[in-house]
Parts: sequence; structure tokens; C-alpha cells
Amino acid sequence: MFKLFFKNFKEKVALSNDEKTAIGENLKSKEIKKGQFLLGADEICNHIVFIEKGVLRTYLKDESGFEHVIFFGLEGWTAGDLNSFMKQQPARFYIDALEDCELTMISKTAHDQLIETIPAFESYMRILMTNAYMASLSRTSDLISLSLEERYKNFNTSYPSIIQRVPQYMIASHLGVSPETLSRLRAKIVD
Amino acid sequence: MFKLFFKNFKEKVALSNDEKTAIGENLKSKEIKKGQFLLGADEICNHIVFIEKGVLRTYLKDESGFEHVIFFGLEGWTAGDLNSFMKQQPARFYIDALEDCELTMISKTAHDQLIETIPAFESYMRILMTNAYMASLSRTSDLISLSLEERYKNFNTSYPSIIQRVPQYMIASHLGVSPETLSRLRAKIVD
DNA sequence: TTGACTTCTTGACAAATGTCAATGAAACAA
DNA sequence: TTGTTTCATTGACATTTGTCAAGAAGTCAA
Repeated sequence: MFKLFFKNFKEKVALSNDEKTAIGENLKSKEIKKGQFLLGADEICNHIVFIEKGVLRTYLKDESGFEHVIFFGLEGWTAGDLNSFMKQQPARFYIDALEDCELTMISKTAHDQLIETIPAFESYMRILMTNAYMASLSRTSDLISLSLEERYKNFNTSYPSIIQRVPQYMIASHLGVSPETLSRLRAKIVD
Repeated sequence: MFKLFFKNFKEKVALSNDEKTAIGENLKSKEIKKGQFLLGADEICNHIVFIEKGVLRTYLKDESGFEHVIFFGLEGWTAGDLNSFMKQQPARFYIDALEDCELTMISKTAHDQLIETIPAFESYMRILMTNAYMASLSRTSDLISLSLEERYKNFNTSYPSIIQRVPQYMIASHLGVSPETLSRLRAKIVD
């Protein structure tokens, strides 16, 4: 139970058995099947989830109804609409499962309580947020400064397993282009 | 000294006088003139800075030498190449002053020590990172899902003061387009 | 003031990407 | 198996954006 979660935790912050027990009591497990939703836009995001197994997709819809993939989550990653979670406001994102998933969930109540009572948990969240911010910044930099071809090659080398597990049109969406454009790029690269 | 820094701090986390003193001993002030650099790419980012006064620009250069603005920092904002700071690796970003600046600086050594010894400081950093991540995510969402016109209008309403204080071609760069394209968009909007 | 420099605008054209439509392959369920 | 659905590819064309070049307006310093 929560196996990968605690493995990941201990790689970032030291954790006594008492602390581990206290945190464990505030976690819940959940399984969702491929195609099911974890969160819909306009709902309040009441949990952040840690992915023990499976693939999640976080995306938003623009006014035309077009879906834009914000990110993919694999084993060991965290997902959730953080803005909605922190401020308890309606979510901007949808989250659904691209494969059957096993998740470790932390509710807002549990999160707030753990932050107050377990310093190691606050340390873990600080490190998680710092890493997430750095990754997001790196993606923004790539979006602004790199060509589509460079972005695609970067994505391929950085996340080869995502390519294997996710349809190509979703990769295109994550890169910010249409499926046709990515398809043509791939045809060009082969030459 | 550090006036705006502590004002901002106390809006996020409660702070005793003893803690304030301990933190203050780990801060430094610095002034830089318009045009001067706070950080050059390939240097190690040894400080994160809090902007008491002035405007900073964070940008990177692509292989063609083109500059791409990552963000602007105004009074009350934080700047620095976080990835370089945290991992003590060469920076990817340049940071320079668009106006004369007064800065509050935290060195890596001071940061690490304060994280260890002052829980309120770790709370502050956690909240800072969380907010920075949410803002970065929001920007990524906008870049992927909105048209240039929508992004420009959003920027205008979200950061009207930046428009007043920063050359238009840098705004264009922040939006991810050429100066000519932004100029033409503005001409179109007037109609 | 004059001259140098920076910034913004505009035109003409090129390159990148989007849109729409058709096709075929692969995956999946009945 | 058969039929249905999803996905990837390709062509034709439209739209957006970039590039290069020129010029106008403003700023700043000697």
C-alpha cells in the first residue's frame, strides 16, 4: 500500500516510522479504469494523486471545445489541478486515465493537517513544488525558444516511455500543434 | 531594509521577531543599475533575489543568439535561475535590470541554513514555489490553448504595469512572437 | 542643436502551421 | 469472422507568423 509513494518520499526527505504511520493514515488508495475521469473542469479538485501504476492525462478545453494536453503522468508522478486544490476553486483541467491506474490520494483536509503537524511532509511538498516549478519553467522555455522539431526530439529523448503508451495525437497536443503537423514532421525526420 | 520582503513574507506565513531577526541576518541588499546583469548564462546562480524596487528581465538565448524573455519581475516578485540555484549547475538564463533595482538577496548557503533551522522559512518557500508553479502552469496553458490576440489581451489585463515599463519587443518575446507580429496585432486591435 | 541609437511600424514575400477531406491501417467488440 | 471505431497519414489550400528591409519617431548624450 502506497509503496511507490513512500519510496519516492524517502528519496527526497528522511522519514521516521512514526511519521510514516501518521502520513499513511491520511492517504487513500483508488483504482480507476482506462477512460474514466479523475477530475472534470468546474469541479473542485479535492485530492492530489500520486500515480502508483498507469497513465493519467491532464488537459483543458478551449472555447471551441478543442482539447489541449497539459501533461501526462506516469508511475511516480503527481497529478491534480493544483490551483483548484489549493484555493478550492473550480478546476480548469480535466484528468482522465489513459490506462488502468492505481493511485495514492491525499485530500485537501489531509494535506492541510499534515502540513501543520509533520515537518517532513512540508519539506516533501516544498521539494515537490520546487521540482514541478523547475520542470514547468523548462517546458515554457522550450515552447518559446525551440522549433517544433527540437521540441519533439527533446520529448522523445526525455520521455521515451510516454511515446510508447500514448496516442500520437495527444503528443501533438502536448507539443502545441495539430496531429497532422506532427505526422508530417515525423515523415520528414525519417528521410 | 528588506521592507517589502518581510511584508510579503508575513502575508504568507506568521513570523516572530526572533525568526525575523534570524532571517534578516541571512539576507543581503544589492543595487544594480539599468542595463546591468544580475546573472549570465553558464554562471552558477548563487542567489535568489526579491525585488524591492525596479524591473528585472529573465531571458535565454537560442542557438541563433535570439533572446527569449522568460519573465519580468516587478516589485514584490522573486527572480533567479532556480534550477541553477538548487542544483548549483550552470544557469540557462540571463537576468538583467530594465530599471535601476533594489534587491534583497538570499545566498544558497543562507537558503539551505534557513530551511534547516527556521520552519517558517520553509513554509514561506513552499508557498512561494507552489504559487510560482501555479503561475507557470497557467502560462503554459495559455501558450498552448490561446491565440496570440487572447494571450496579449490577458497579459494586458493581468500586468498593465509591465506594459508601461517594458519595451514592446520584449513583450512580444514574452508572448513568443516576433516584434513585427505584435505590432501588427496591435494595429488590428485598434480598428 | 546635432548625430547616434533604440524602438516601433509597415510592406513584400517566404515559411510554418492549421483546416478540411479522404483513405487506409490497426484495434476492438459483437 | 465481421463490422465499428480509433488513429495516423496525405493532399490541397488557407491562415498565421516569420524574415528582411526601409523608414519614421523618440531618446539621449555630446
